Amino acid sequence: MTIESDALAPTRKTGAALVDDLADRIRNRIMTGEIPIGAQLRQAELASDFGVSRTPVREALRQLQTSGLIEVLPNRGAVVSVPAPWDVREAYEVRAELEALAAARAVRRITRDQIEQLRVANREMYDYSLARSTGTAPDQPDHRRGNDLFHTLIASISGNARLGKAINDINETFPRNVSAQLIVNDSRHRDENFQEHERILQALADGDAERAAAEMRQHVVDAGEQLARWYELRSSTVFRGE
Amino acid sequence: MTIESDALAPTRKTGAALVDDLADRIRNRIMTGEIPIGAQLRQAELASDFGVSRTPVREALRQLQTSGLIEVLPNRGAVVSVPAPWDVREAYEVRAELEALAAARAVRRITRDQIEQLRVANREMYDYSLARSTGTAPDQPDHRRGNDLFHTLIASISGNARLGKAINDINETFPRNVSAQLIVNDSRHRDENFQEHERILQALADGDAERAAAEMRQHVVDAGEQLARWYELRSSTVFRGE
DNA sequence: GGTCGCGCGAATGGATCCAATCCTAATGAT
DNA sequence: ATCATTAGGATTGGATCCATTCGCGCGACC
Repeated sequence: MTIESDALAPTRKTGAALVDDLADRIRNRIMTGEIPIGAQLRQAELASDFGVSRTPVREALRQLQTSGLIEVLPNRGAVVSVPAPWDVREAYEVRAELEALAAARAVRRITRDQIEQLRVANREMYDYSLARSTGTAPDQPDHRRGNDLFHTLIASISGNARLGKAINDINETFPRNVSAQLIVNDSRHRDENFQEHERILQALADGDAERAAAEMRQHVVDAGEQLARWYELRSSTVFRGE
Repeated sequence: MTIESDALAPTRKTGAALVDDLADRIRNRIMTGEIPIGAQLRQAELASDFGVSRTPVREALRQLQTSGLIEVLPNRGAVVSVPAPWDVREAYEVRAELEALAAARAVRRITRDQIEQLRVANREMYDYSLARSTGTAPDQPDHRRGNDLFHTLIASISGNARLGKAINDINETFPRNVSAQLIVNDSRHRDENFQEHERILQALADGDAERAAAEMRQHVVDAGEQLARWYELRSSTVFRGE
């Protein structure tokens, strides 16, 4: 009778696996905007949400703290970090260099199929963003990752795991829903994003490492500038609103 | 009577400050080789060493785990990671790109005084390594950091805090005493290291960002190759020894 | 009426507790 | 003698406990 239920409830995760899982889930909540920037994170609430005690939750929060996604104030709990515009610019300058390296390395390893795959993904993302902006498509969380996928794929094709990790470490600092909304809401950003991706793909297809790196670097710097501007705007309106 | 002792024993660190401090101390033990590669880390032992309970120690260990310096095996404790040669090469390729960026950026911000300071530091480090190798100087832990100081200073002069953090994240993955010993023990590495530093400084002094970046990139890749070779050699001798 | 102070509730954070797991070594069977 | 088995000790890891601290509101005093 209840024997099969063991398969559905496999041995509970413990140790590092559990803590990493908790950190992932909390990070996702922040990345999707479910927990907004500046919001408080209560240990007891998270613990009961995930059905564990506060101990592993605290360890997960520490991980998010060292990555910079949240800030832990002494005896006053954790809040989701509010990125400063200058920090966004600095971070994206570093990310630009890393992704440029990834693109340059990917030139020697990428296959025709992968390029085609990226082209399709890029166009699908564009169409979806367009549909979203005109309100003809619902918000599908899976598709919000389209933009990330493009960059993640190139990083993984580069064949350097450390490189992917370094890029990821930087990305995990900034909630993703903000960048995604920029593409949906602003037609110029959307078009630029699409075309910059196309240019990167063309350079990859041409086997031109130099150009692929340059295009990627420019693309990431541009995206960072847009993001920094958004945070600038946000801070000024928030202060006015109070 | 015992009132003054309060000043000597100020309010005990708590929270993030305590955990970060513990992580620093454990990391130092590994970096200096006091805890060698592959050794086990016992929570109870560390806790009693530092006069705290196992709870904050575990949080510190998790931080070191996410940085990759240690590996935590389920229910079997933590061991200091043994870097794989290919991982060293990958990591140093990324580090090379980041430090190249730092050098390029530093060109526009570095002062004559800072260049002179780096020149002196570089020469002092060379003299010290030479004296160490001939046995005429004792092992002074403070001076072992000379090499790091060179790179850390340039990263900080670059003015991009994120960049410094990214470089640091990679460096914290590999015990430092190994790299230091390479310079002390092998005269060719020592000379190359000194001269590559000189070339970087010359490019900085000339205000040539392009060349500074190229020299730095080459220097870091070279150092990574030496380190990777050392780990290759080590793994083969260790297996033979068993 | 405003401000300072006291106290209570809530939340954090280190210490402790206990179940589960792993390692080791001693015992027993082949 | 070798190998499988199994108790016992040691260690990890989540849950719980309790001291400390923060925040907020009520009340007293100026």
